Amino acid sequence: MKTKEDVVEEFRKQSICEAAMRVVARKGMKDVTVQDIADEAGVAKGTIYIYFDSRDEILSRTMENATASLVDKLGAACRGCLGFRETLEKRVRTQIQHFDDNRDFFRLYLAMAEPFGERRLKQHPTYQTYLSQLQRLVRDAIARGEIREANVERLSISIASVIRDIILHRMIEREPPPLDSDVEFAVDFIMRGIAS
Amino acid sequence: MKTKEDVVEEFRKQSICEAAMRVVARKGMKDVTVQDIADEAGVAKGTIYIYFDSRDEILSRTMENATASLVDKLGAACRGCLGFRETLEKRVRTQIQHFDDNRDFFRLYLAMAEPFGERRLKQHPTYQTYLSQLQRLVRDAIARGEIREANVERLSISIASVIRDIILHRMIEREPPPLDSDVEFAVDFIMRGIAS
Amino acid sequence: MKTKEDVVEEFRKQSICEAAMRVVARKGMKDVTVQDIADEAGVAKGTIYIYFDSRDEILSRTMENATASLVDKLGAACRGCLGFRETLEKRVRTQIQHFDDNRDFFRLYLAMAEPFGERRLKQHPTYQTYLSQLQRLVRDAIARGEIREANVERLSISIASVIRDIILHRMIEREPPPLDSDVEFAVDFIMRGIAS
Amino acid sequence: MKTKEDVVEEFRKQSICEAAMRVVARKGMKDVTVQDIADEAGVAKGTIYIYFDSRDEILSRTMENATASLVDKLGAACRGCLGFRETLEKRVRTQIQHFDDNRDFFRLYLAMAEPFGERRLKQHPTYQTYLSQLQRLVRDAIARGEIREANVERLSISIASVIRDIILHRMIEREPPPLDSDVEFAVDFIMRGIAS
DNA sequence: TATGAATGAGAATTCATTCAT
DNA sequence: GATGAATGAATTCTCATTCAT
Repeated sequence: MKTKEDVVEEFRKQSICEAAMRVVARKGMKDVTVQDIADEAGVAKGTIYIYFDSRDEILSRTMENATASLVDKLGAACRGCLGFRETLEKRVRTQIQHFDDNRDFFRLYLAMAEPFGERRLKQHPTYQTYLSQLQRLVRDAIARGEIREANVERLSISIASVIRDIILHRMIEREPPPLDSDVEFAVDFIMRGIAS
Repeated sequence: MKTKEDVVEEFRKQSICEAAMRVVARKGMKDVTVQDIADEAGVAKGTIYIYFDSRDEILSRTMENATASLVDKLGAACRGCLGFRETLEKRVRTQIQHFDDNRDFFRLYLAMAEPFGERRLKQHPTYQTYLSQLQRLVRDAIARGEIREANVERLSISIASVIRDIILHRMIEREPPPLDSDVEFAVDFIMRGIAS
Repeated sequence: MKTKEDVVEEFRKQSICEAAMRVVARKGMKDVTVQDIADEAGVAKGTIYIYFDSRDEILSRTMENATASLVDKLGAACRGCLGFRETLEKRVRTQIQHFDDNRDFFRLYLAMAEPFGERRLKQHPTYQTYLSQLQRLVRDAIARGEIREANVERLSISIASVIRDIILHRMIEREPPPLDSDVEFAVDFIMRGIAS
Repeated sequence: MKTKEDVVEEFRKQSICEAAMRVVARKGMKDVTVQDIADEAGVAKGTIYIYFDSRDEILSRTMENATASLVDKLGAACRGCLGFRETLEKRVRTQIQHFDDNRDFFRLYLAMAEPFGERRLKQHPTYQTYLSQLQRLVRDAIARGEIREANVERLSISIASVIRDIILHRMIEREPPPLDSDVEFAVDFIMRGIAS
């Protein structure tokens, strides 16, 4: 059972992670100092070390929190969707929207993706959760005959990569195309490929 | 005309970049120090600064060299290819092979992609070259009716992202599938999407 | 109102400046490293940077402190003096005494004077204060007819230079003449020149 | 007897010193690198070390040359002067003129004057020569009754300091007063002091 | 002799982490 | 628990000096 102390501790950790996210978004992961995070969180630097063992642990935990929230949102969004295409469209839209709304987090998300960094997204537990979710959808869709038979992992990776890079380019573009347009493009690309 | 000095200088720069690549591969871009590079290259730290103005310039130049060599290889590989599909297949195969052979470079390639890092692949001149090459192919293929009409940039981004992430996963996997299998998968995914 | 923190901070800065002064006295301004100052102050190098932004700021601040204290002392010494000659004598005596007592500071004072160095005494705010003080005295004395009419700035410069160089030679001499003797000489030289 | 080699060596040293003077004038003494001097002299860095043992030796030798030339000029200028006042005026004029014409050298001269630097003007042989010259003049003038009895060294120091600081201020001023005006001021100050 | 590439000790500065209050 | 001053290892970059050619 959770004691009051546990709750307080959890709350503190959460605050610090939220602060970390805002700072990472502003300065990029490698330029964030522990002092930056402490300032943003409104606590002393020493306090940080009561709740986390190291700078790395803060960032890692921050990622987890952030990704988990996206994963939840995606799960919720697709409850009630019928076919794979509908589900996919919902997910793509939700994910693009999420990042359009949280550019901060996207910088973190990408920083995480630094694939051979100490903390690699690809091997990061919450990225795994994201990928598992997708793999389950793919597997089911194959079973239902909506998707052709192929390596489930490769399919999921590919789907994820297309969505991610389209979002990335939206971020870079000064005036990205309307949401609908990119959602449609992504779903089309994923479903039908490029062949005419 | 190149004097002997120019040749020597070029050779030195090349050696240092090669050393840099190996070290980046080992430690990740952000953790590489100038001393690491010097040690790997077997020269003194000061020597590095004879040939490069700053740590950043070394890394930047290293990227350029590495990417340029891949772009050349891809260009050469597709000379004589007839349709888009054949070209794509050739490119995918060449690219996967290249990274299977140069795991070091792949880490660098990915480090470059750190999208909001100081040196962003997306904005890096040689990445642009890579993308332009792809865009030209796509545009021509659309003109020939081999690819359906769609935003050329989005198409290219998506194609590139699929290839990249498949390679990335090959790198992570202890025993990646045979080359042919991934080439076939990628080409299929890109051409036909996932629909059955 | 000053909080306790402000007081502590001020005290630390003062300690570091005092350490800096001793080290400059020993090694000369250009050869002083931040490490030297830290060692002399008995703190870690990093600590220095809590209180000062850069090596230059330490040295600059050290100068200011030191010169300001001399300027104050000179101002105080001459309160109540009647004619210019009396004032001059008081100032010369006070200044020579001050440097006889603070040989450390004299080296700093001279290092400051390095005229084309990054921090030039001639342009340094506290040197300007010193010179202004002198100029005011000269101007008043001219108005009272105690000093002949002449360019006030040139007069002040010349007076200052004579005092300074006599002190400088006292510093170099193993056994300088008694204080009174040099005071008398300087005042005489300034008032009557060398003519018989 | 001087062999041809000696002459060549002397010539090389001279060239390097002249280059050094120009560079010191431009960048200030502490910012001059051996490479700067080599570039200015049009020789390789290594060549410098054939003729000088260290950076310090170059600078020291440069000072000596430069000061010696001033001392010679002053000696020559006063040949044939009759009284002390005439001699003094000639010297002051010559010295101001010399520095007006050689601002480069003045920066060097001042850099030398850094009194407790490794190479102190005050103890530097050629500065001693300059001072001795002045002391001889003063002593003779006292003997002839043109100057009042006083410590010869102190008198010389004071005279030198006044001349030096007036020149220094000319250097700093954007539009210094006409030569004659400063010559007259300096001679008057030295001869009669400031009293009315 | 002349060269200039190579060296490496050392400089200023930053920042994760510790610990006395 | 909370604080933030203190620490010092680590980093980038400079430059006097050496030495093989």
